Amino acid sequence: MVSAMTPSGARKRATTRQAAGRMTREAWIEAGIAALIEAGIANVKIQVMAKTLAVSRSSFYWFFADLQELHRELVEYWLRKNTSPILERALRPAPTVTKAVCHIFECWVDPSLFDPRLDAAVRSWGQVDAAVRGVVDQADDQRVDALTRMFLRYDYQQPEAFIRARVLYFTQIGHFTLGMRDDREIRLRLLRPYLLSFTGRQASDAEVQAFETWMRRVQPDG
Amino acid sequence: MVSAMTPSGARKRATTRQAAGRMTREAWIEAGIAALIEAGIANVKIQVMAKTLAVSRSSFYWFFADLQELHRELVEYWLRKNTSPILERALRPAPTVTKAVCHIFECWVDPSLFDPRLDAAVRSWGQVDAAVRGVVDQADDQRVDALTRMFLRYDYQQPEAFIRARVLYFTQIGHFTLGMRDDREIRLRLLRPYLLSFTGRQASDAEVQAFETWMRRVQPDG
DNA sequence: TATCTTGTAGACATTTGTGTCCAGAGATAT
DNA sequence: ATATCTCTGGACACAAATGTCTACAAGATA
Repeated sequence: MVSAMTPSGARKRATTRQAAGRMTREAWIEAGIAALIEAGIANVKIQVMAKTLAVSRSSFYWFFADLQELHRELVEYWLRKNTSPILERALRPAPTVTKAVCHIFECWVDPSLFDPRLDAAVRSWGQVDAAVRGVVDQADDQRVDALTRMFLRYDYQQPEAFIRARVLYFTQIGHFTLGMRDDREIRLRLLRPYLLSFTGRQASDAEVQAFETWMRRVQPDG
Repeated sequence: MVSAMTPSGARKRATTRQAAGRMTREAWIEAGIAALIEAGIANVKIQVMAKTLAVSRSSFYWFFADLQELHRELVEYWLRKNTSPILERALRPAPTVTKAVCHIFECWVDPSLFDPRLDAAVRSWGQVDAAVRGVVDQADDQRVDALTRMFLRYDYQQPEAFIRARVLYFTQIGHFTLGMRDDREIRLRLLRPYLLSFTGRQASDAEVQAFETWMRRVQPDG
């Protein structure tokens, strides 16, 4: 599933471990996140994580009562990491809608603000597990709600603001679910028409320029 | 996972079986689809399907060499069922874009044309299995391509047509991935703003009326 | 140094799932 | 009626995963 590392290489990995190379609860959570992203919740298995971490399974049970306890941590992690940046940017003041939408776009471009693969993995999990599903739904409501309020600040009336929020948000979720990976240049070329579709208004050259500059700084490579 | 049926109830189920109550390849495929939708590919298991079908595991191996062979059939089924209705409707002639988009909407409303839960389940599978991922990507390209050509027939220029196709399609995928289940009345109320968002143009009253009538016929209950 | 805390390894029991083999039941054809 | 073709059940062997228990190693602390 992962790579074929030498044992020495495995020991050198940049995980969260204590001085003496012993495990921590956090290291197991990191391994869980990695497995969740790459292979789905059904393949987050103590046995295989133990193998890739080069440690015995028993270690796991020192930190967690059982798999479920790790699962709970994974959901927690996702909530902390992926929802707040969107809410924060939806509130940020801007002179025009197009500029405001650009602020939201930052989340989809900067991986440190939002991890699309993690989001997709948790969503898949939610399709199969009712409890997770509940948490995901709640987060989605929060996000769409924040975006609706954003549109309302720019002279859209109630139903249109809500629909535009949804279209903006769902498009992005669709994007990730479909695993789209356009490179930077394509995304920049598509910026204007996306802004037009989402807001129904033309973005100014200055706004487009500003976003382009920001994007080239955050993502220097293609 | 599924229901707690009596054995007699299980035998009476409306599955594809032969006269003497023996199994068929199709009955196993149906069971596989059901399991895929409800529990994800990782839980499409011969043992559990055998139990819910009230038949021995050995029966499975008469029809299939192994699990993989069933998996291939599941992907086939999905391709046959879910992609063609969209392509067909994208080609259908219409006097205006808004009307044309209404044709596409039919797929999202009529479950016999498109099964959103199946689509979502196959997508989740694709996140974990590279081969499936390839098939899904190809189908997505076909769908977006057909929609792009649709927009091009209504005076949109190349980049805008492509983006509008994407936004329309991704919004729907997002919708399903998020498991949205608005009822009929809400969807009708949202029809106009959706059409405006997707096309940038106002739909005529006649078009909206026509769609409403069609929807009330296809989906008489809420 | 002796002891306590923290964590690891390995053995064990159990469950769940896969795939193979073969005897034979039941329908169908001759 | 009997022979043949389809399909099923049950036994077997095996693999992968979970969770428990116990001895013990290695650092921190008294």
